[in-house]
Amino acid sequence: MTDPWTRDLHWVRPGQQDRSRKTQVALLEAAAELVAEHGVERTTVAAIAQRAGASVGAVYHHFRDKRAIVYALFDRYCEMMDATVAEAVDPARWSGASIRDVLEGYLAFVLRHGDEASGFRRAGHHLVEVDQAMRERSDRLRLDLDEGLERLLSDRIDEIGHPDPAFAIGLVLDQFSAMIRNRSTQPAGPTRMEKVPDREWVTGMLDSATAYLQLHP
Amino acid sequence: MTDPWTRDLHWVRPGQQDRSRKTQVALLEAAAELVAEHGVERTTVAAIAQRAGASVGAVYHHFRDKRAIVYALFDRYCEMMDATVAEAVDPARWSGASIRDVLEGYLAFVLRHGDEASGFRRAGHHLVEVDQAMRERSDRLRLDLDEGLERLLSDRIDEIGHPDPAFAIGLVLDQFSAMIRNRSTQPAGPTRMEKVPDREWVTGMLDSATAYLQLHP
DNA sequence: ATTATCTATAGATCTATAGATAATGC
DNA sequence: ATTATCTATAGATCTATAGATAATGC
Repeated sequence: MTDPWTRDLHWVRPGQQDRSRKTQVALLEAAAELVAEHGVERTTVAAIAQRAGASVGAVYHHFRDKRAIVYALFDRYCEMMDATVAEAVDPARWSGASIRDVLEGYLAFVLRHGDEASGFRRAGHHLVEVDQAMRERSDRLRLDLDEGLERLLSDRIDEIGHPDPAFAIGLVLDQFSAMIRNRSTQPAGPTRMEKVPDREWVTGMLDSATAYLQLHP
Repeated sequence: MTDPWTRDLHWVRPGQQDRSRKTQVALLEAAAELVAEHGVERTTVAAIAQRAGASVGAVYHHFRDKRAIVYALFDRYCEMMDATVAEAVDPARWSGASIRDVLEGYLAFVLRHGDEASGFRRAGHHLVEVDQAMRERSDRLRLDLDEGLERLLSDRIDEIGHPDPAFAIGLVLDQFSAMIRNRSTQPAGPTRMEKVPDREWVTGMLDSATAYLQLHP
């Protein structure tokens, strides 16, 4: 029987005892917290073990190496988000809604999920620079959300008065992603809107999109 | 005579020979390149020395420690940007210009300086998380640009039809910063606009601002 | 009997220094 | 005579492993 470690470098040992599964969960949880706080490179294997109440040896029983831990974290994050995103952009969910409704729902969605995702994103950011497959998966996740959203808007193209609706939709969606990124997950520094409450910020964003797209009511 | 190293931990030894100054410039140049490529933590002192054609010992003759090198890089970047920003938002430069002109100039400015700054920004990003003083300096640089811009727009408030001009200006400037960040310095992933040429992207941004601010021509 | 964990440590990597050697400019 | 540089290495830190010990469930 081939050693599973040699088959897949990202392998995570499937536990065969309850004890094992509990330890693995604790290790991943500890790793997620530490990586969110300090980033991948400044998180040591010893620190992960300690926070999980385990030993360094236990870590290497469960994961091939340090990188495999981060892969596992990223995987977990992607799977969670895949499901959430698919549900959020389901057309059935939005029947009868206007473009403004859809955009408002989008903002509410990301403001809700942004905080819990920021730690994973930070882990992902490191990973994604190194590993091609991870970058592709990260991009795909983002694209799924964006394409779903684009489809919802394109289905409502007759609300749009802008002469080039496809271009205008693209610009607005990029504006939304960029603004969301700055507000919740990865702020780049102080912004003028940071003291404005969510409600007014959302209204401003929607007004801006409404004006540029020239939505008729 | 007090040892300068103990007075200021960020100290950079002032060279007294031509040879020394040349080495220091080469070291900083090498450090800037390596940090831009790999980030601070993955850049080793040995690699900096090698790329500069010097030895590890030479590095420590010029800088107290590794951190001091990064401080020096960041300092150099901030000083360069301070001067450039001050010139760019000088009201005299923009007399007779409309809001749309000012915003267009802003976009041209950052698109031009964004690329060369991205390496420093990356170095700064690491630093800024660790060091309070550096964070403040980084924030101040950004604020200087933003406040200068805000002043230019506020001076032209009569062009704005939006019922709350101050709020609208804030939102538009945040949108611009966020979009610029995604386009040039720190993209977060694929965007819809990335294949659109600069000219059309600029037009889109200006149209969006014009519509939201309700600028009268 | 098998699976999981722990302790102790080898090996790799990197920062920083000590001491010897070379270049500079008065 | 002073300043700058180099070589070699001590010391710190971290990853990963080896071998001993403990827990699990048939």
